[in-house]
Amino acid sequence: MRMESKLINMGKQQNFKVGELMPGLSVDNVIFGFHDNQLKVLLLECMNHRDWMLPGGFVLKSESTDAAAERVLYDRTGLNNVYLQQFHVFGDPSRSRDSLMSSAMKSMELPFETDNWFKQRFVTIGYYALVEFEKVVPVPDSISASCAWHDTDKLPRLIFDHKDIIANALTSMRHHLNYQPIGYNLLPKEFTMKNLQSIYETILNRKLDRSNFTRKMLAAGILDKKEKLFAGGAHKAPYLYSFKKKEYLKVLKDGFNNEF
Amino acid sequence: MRMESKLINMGKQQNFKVGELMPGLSVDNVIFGFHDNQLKVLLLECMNHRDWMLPGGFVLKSESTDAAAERVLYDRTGLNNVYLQQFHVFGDPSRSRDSLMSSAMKSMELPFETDNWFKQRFVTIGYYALVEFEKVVPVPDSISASCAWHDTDKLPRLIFDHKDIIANALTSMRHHLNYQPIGYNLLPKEFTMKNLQSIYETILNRKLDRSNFTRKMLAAGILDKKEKLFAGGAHKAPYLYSFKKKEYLKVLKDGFNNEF
DNA sequence: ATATTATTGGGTCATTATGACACAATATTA
DNA sequence: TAATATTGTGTCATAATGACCCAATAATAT
Repeated sequence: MRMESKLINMGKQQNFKVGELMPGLSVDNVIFGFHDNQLKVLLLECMNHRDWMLPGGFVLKSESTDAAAERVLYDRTGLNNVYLQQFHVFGDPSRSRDSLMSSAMKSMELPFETDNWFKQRFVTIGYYALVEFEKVVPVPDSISASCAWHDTDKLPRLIFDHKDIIANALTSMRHHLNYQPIGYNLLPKEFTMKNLQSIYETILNRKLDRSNFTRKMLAAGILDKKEKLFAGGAHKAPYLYSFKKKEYLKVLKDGFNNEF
Repeated sequence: MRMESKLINMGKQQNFKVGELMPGLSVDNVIFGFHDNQLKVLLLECMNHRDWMLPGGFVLKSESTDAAAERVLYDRTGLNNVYLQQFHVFGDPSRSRDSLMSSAMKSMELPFETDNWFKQRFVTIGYYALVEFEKVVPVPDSISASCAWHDTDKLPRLIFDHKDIIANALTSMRHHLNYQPIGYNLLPKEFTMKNLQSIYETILNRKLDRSNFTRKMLAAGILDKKEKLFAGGAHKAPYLYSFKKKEYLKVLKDGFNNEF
């Protein structure tokens, strides 16, 4: 069988001939969602039911790397048109060194015939996505046991350098916070100020003063205060807010906290 | 001749067998220097003496992408251990679409036998480097007519999407300014406050108030004021400054203008 | 020799932003 | 009905910022 016509089984929508793929190049998505005032990341469970991995895939010779990341995102979440941002390339050959590789292959319990393809050295492009938690229906691929959300601060054991990739995604988001607002892509239409503050606190990894946070967010002029209050929670009912899309996009473009 | 043993002639230190390279993956360096209070970028002149291109190269199967970028930088500048930062992946297949590709091939006047290698679709990783202008001895590679500095605001015609790559590098630097100081890697040991301000103005693309800029830089506590004055210029002689390395690195690590 | 001129070092000052609190209002639970 | 946690809003001292101003100075022009 010629190498180029060999099939790589990567799930329902992902049976590719090797000849159609960019060799040694992959994308890995760090998909963030927000639930219970906690930042979550979507992971795939390996067939050994112990290790987990990031949703990833290969780049078709005919598609852009962005499109490859969008395809992977769609296959795992059913979502299209979400915030998806390339953040770092992981290009160290040691990331797929033999020891890691064979243990990862074991975790994944991949069929023998995919060996040669998977065992090559991969450079992977990290993307992070911000999605609305409620809208996601997690779908495992054919080499995974399950697909589920995990708290970013209570991650399970991960294959390869996927733990580093997630940490790097968080750092990149932290930097992006310096010049753009966030939340539009993570929160439902209506949300409380506490919801928004929790996102910032998770990404910045520190507590913020509630009063000062509210003042600053309102000063940015991107929030619409609803008269409807959030019912059901314990204690005083907070206001609900929504983003003013036009103003949000303007601030995204012109910068949030531009200094100097 | 087997494909894997074919030689790609890319300059004195760059004769690689195709089989030793990551297929379809390259690095391109945007090398910034500072001279005459202007930000400059190092470019290679194509053999047609009209188009220019970024110094770039291929990634060896055995080396990290970072190492590939360092190798390219060393070959063109003779410099090692400089600030080199990956900033974006350019992964759209249309960037190497036929029309662009063949015109670029013409510009470069590449020998026929390299066609098949060069004509494949490339994903390129953009790196930007900050180097000390005076220390650089620009060295063209074997497929270039010359290697020279150009003002970032007066760029010549460039092949492929290299103009976009430079613009993107500047934007990325602008964002990095938000959380780290700059200048240590661009300026000689001793420099004037005006030198430093010019760098910031170029990267931020706007004028800054001289007095306020001085106040802010001094407040950061990373500058050492020399008693020696800069002689030779017209008008009043300014003080010379140098960076306090330890403090500079601390600010680089902890953040310059961290907000919230 | 002296005036001119561009540039530099060092300020002022009003305004805004920030960080650290305070306190009353309120919705659930005890 | 009281206790409690949470929220909306306000205060206030301090820090940072933006927009100026002015005297000192070194080369150049006269």
